[in-house]
Parts: sequence; C-alpha cells; structure tokens
Amino acid sequence: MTDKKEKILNAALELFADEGFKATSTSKVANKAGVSEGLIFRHFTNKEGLLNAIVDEGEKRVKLLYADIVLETEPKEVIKKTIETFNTVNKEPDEVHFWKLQYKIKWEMEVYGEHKVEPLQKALTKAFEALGYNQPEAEAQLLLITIDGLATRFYLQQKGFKIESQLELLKKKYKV
Amino acid sequence: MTDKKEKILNAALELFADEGFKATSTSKVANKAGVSEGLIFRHFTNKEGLLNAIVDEGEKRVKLLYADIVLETEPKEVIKKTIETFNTVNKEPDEVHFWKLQYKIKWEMEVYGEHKVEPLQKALTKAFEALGYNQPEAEAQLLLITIDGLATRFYLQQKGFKIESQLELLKKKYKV
Amino acid sequence: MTDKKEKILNAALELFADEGFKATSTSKVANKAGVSEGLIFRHFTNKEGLLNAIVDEGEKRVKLLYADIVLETEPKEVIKKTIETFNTVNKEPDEVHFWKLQYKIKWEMEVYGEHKVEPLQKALTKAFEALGYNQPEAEAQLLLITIDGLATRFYLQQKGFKIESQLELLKKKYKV
Amino acid sequence: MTDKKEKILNAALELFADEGFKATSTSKVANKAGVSEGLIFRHFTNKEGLLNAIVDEGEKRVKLLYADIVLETEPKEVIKKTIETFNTVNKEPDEVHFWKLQYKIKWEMEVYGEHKVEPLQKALTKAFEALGYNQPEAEAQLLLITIDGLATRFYLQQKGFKIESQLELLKKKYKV
DNA sequence: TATGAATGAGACTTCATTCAT
DNA sequence: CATGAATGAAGTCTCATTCAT
Repeated sequence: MTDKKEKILNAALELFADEGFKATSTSKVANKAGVSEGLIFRHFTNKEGLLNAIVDEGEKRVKLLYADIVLETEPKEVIKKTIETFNTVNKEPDEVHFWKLQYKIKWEMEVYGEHKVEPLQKALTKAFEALGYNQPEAEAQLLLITIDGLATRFYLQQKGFKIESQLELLKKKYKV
Repeated sequence: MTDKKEKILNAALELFADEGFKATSTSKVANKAGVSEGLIFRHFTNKEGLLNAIVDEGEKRVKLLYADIVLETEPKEVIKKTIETFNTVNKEPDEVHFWKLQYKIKWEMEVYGEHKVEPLQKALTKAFEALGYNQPEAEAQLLLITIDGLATRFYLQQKGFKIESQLELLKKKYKV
Repeated sequence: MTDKKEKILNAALELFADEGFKATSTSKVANKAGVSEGLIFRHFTNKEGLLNAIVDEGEKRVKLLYADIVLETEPKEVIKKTIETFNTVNKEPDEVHFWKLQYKIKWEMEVYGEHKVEPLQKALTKAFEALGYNQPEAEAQLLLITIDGLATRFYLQQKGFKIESQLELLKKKYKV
Repeated sequence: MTDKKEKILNAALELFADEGFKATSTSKVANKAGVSEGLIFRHFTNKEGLLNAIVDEGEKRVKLLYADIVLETEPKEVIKKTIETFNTVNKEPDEVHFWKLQYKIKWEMEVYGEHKVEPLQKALTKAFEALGYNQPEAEAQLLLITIDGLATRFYLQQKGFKIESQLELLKKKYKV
C-alpha cells in the first residue's frame, strides 16, 4: 500500500464518519489527503469502492475483536468481556472514526452487518444457557442491542455521556 | 394547509426516511408529490425548510406520545407504559416512515433530540427511585437507550427480528 | 418546443456533424447554443438523448424525401428521381449538417439505418425488374450504394468534388 | 521493432477500428496489449503518434496493393484487377481491422487519403480512355467511389450483405 | 397559488500525459 | 526499455434554487 493510498483511506474514514458518505465529496477527500482527485479513482475505482475498502478493512478488526471473547469458556467471563470490550476498544482515539463510520453506514446504507456479530451472539447465548437464563437467545440479543444502543449514544454525543457508568450498571445487572 | 403542501410533506417524509435527506433530490420529492419543483420552495423556502417542517410536525407527535406516560403516578405503570408505548405506536404502518426518519436524522444530521425525551426520562427516574433502585437516573437512561436500540433494529428491518418478544423480556426483567 | 431547446438542437447538429459525437463536449454545445450546460440534460436527459433527438428528427425528413419517389409508377422516373433527389436535397445548405451527421453516425456508432432505405430499395428493384434487368435486386442495391458513395465524398471533401457531373454520368449509364 | 511495441500497435489497431480513435483510451490499449500505459508514450510520444504509426504502416500496404495494378498494361485487366483486388484483399481476416480503421478515420478525422488512390485513378482513367469511354476521368472516379461504397457496407458488417455478388455485377457492367 | 424553463455550482469520473524508479 | 503512481484538465451529469408567466 503506497503512502498516498493510505492517506486517502484515512481522510475518507474521517470525513465519511463525520459528515456521512453521501455528503462527503471526493474532492474534499482528495483535499484532506493532499492528493489529486483522480488518484482516488485510480486506486479505488469508485467513491463506493473507497467506502468498501474502508469497510473491508474494518471487518478484519471486528473479527479480531471478537476472537478473544469467542474462545472464552467461563460463562460469566464471556458476558463480562463482551461488555468491557466495547468499553475499552471503541474509545481508542484512533478508532473512534472507524466505529462511528460503522454506525453511520448502518443508517445511510441500511446495511446491518448482522453476520459480523453472529459468532459473538452464539457465544453469549451459550453463556446465558449455562447460567440458567430462561430465554438465553433472547437474552444474548438484548444484551448486544443494549450495548449497541450505548455505543450509538457514545458516538453521537460524546459530551456528557458517561458510557463507563452505564457499562458498570450493566455488569451489576448481569452479576459479572 | 393546502392539499399540495400536504402532498409534498408526505412525499418528502417517505423519501427522506427511505433514502436519506442528502440522497433525496427535491425533484424526486416534487415528482412523487405530483407537484412542480418550484412549489416546494414557495412553501418551504429551501430543502432544509422542508425537513424542518417534517421534524417540527414530529415533535408534536412525540409530546403527545409521552403526555400519557408522564402523567402516570404508579411507578410500575410508568415503566410498563414506556416499554409498551414503543411497541404499539412505532409500528403503526402510517407512522413507520416518520419514526424511521427520526432515527435517520439522528445519524445524518447528528442531531440527537435529547430534549424531547427529557420529561420521559425524569418520570422514569422518579419511578425507579420509588421502586428502590440504587441508581435511578442511570437506570432510566439505560432503559431508554435499550428501547432505542430495539427500535433501531426494528426500523432497519432485520428480517426475523421480533421486537415484541424483546419487549416482553424487558418487562419481565423490570417485573412490570 | 421552446426557443432554447431548438437552439441546443441546432448547435448540436452542427457540432456533431463537424467534429463527431464523441469529440463534441456538451459544454461546447451549450456554449454554441448560448445556453447553460444543465439545460441540455433537462431537455434531453443524456448526451445520447440529444443525439437521438436529432436522429429521430432526421428519420422524418428521410421518409418525406422518399415518399415522392416511392409513389412514382414510371420505372425510368423512379431511377431518375432517386439519383436527382440526392443531387438536390443533400445540398440544401441548411441540410448539409444534418446529412453529414447521418454519415458520420454510421461509422461512429456503427449503426447503418438499413430500414430507412428499404422502401426506396424495393421501389428501385421493381423498376429494374420492369426494365428487364437480369438481377434487379442487386442492381437496386448497387445503385443506392453508389449514390451513397458519392454522397460520402461530397460530405467529406466538398472542395473540388463535383457531384453533379457524377450524377449526370450515372443517369446516362441508366439511360434515364 | 520490439515485441511490446508491436503488441501496442496491434491492440491499438483493433481498438481504434472497433470503437474509434477518440473512444479508445490509451489505458484500454495498454491493457489489451498487456503493457504499461507509460510505454505507449515512450514509443509513440502521444496518442496521435500511435495513430500515425498505424496509418503510416498502412500507407505502405496500400502502395503494395496498387503496385500490381498500376503496372498492368491491358485496359480491361486494369479494371478487372481493381475490382478483384478489393474483393480478395479487404477480406483477409487479419486485415479487416486495418481496412476498417482506414474507413473510420476518414470520418472521424475527416482525412480522405486521396493521394493514396491517385496512381490507381490515373491508371483507371487511361484504361477507360483506351476502351473508348466518353468521360474516362469521371468513369474512373465513379468506379472507385462505387467500390468504396461497397467496402463501406462490407465493413459496417450488414448481415447478409454479399460483396462478392456485387463485385461480379460490376464486372459484368464493365465487361471485364 | 402553481408551473416549468433556466441556471450555476459542484458532483463523480475519465483520460492523456509525466515522472521517479 | 519498462513500470505504475500521480496529476490536472476536461467531461458528463445532478441538483438546489430562481424567476417569468
């Protein structure tokens, strides 16, 4: 990957995340990347190709993120790690743009990457089952949705919203 | 409100909700409304004015929706109604576009209409307090966020996502 | 048809004929027509739509041109008129661009409007048959191709090429 | 001539012939030739240089083609060979692209390489003179134009167009 | 009130060409 | 000789907005 290609990717990530895909012009991306507009198309074919490159790159990160949790055998640990992972990772300053983009895309493109979460959801279901919950599958889904909701808030209005205390409350509720 | 003005409003609501604000051209709106493009500007000044008209109209509906809950005095009833309101209202076929738009706007415009929920959040806080929860404020926020997350899933229309059973599970958890 | 729409059509006809379809930019057309570039697309959707509008308009003229010949009953007159029509009509100053474009398009788009000439070819075939030619169909085709070739020369290099004398020679050969 | 230079030439010939000069991008040529785009410019300076190289190369072939005819002394043979040459040569599968390109260029660049045909035209004029035709020069021109017209049809590939029978008919007309 | 022709800015994209390696 | 990254100008097209009627 050349230096300029990377610069395009980074500029696009930040702009797409902040202003949305449609609202970000390729010229704005080129400008921010310090690159000619044409280069975007030489490297990514399309504006959409640029988006895909970012999303694909993200897919990898998500898998990496879940890998650790999925391998966990202790039920309570699975739940705890699920909650904590989101607390720590999503806030890495470098990654905020990336995650914000993931959320933005859900709405702008109406693509909900369900398949990405599936392994995690299965691990959680097993954990709730082991812990004797009545509807383990529904519990797993509800927990993920709740965390998703928390992340949504976090990315939309960082000012004043303390995600940590909410995650602590969650942990108490699940006794993990 | 004239007949044509209303038609514009409805067409815009549907298109903004389905394709997003930026991605919807005024000509598409005019087309769908069966109206000349110029008329949009006579009635709403500009494209953003059209969006505002829709959002303002929605503000009223939201207040109406909460009015009932906020007046409730029985703590458990407050929680129960909060959960149920979302179950019933958001699914009225005619209103789906409206609510979907609300969610889309949150991301596209990064405007989170927190003030709209404030009265509801206060009522919930009081309810949790009355029921002896340790962190009533955080509890209220968490519940609203969870419901928000459920609604998000619902509007993104994941096939097979049964919001009712999730809401039932929620009610069990809160024993309401 | 509004004034400006007509101006676009005329400018495009002239430019397409002189420089070719691909080599003529829509901005050049707009410029020559004294019109904003966007108007081209409002009226014709596409650059290709603009071309089609011109070609369609031409289709009508071609039919009109043949109408007279096709109705002729005297065999020799059919042949004579076929030759003469091309001599007179194609040279009407206003029409030169139009006919040149027709020839250019044959090559640039590789569309040979065979169907347009069919009625004329049939009339010619009948005429050659009546006059006792051995291969009337082939004769008809050959005559049309020859005239086509003459027109080609005429439009490509007006300077010095005397189409009239060639057409006179043709008439002598067919004794009409 | 290096291997790669030749490959560029061949790719360009085919593409220019099929899609036209303007419509063929240098990148398409490079792609088809299996060569880097830059190499085109090292070898041919610019896109037009590439076209010229092809045309020049063709000039030689044309001269070669006519050489035989021009040297012929028997008048009827001159005419016969003129007609037959086009029948045989233009259809050599490998050469179709080359000849098609010649015709395309006539229209796209409005360059009619009259000088190329001059020696042939002179030879034909002399032949018609010897055979006692009234307007030998005009006859020579008309014959060439007719053959040109036939070739045009042939290269535009009208399905069902049998150039051979047309050329046979021509030969009968000239009694050769 | 309502239309629809018209505009100008800017969007995405293509492309011939240059240049460091 | 050969590559491929990079550029800048230009091309097609979209769109919010204006305005005469």
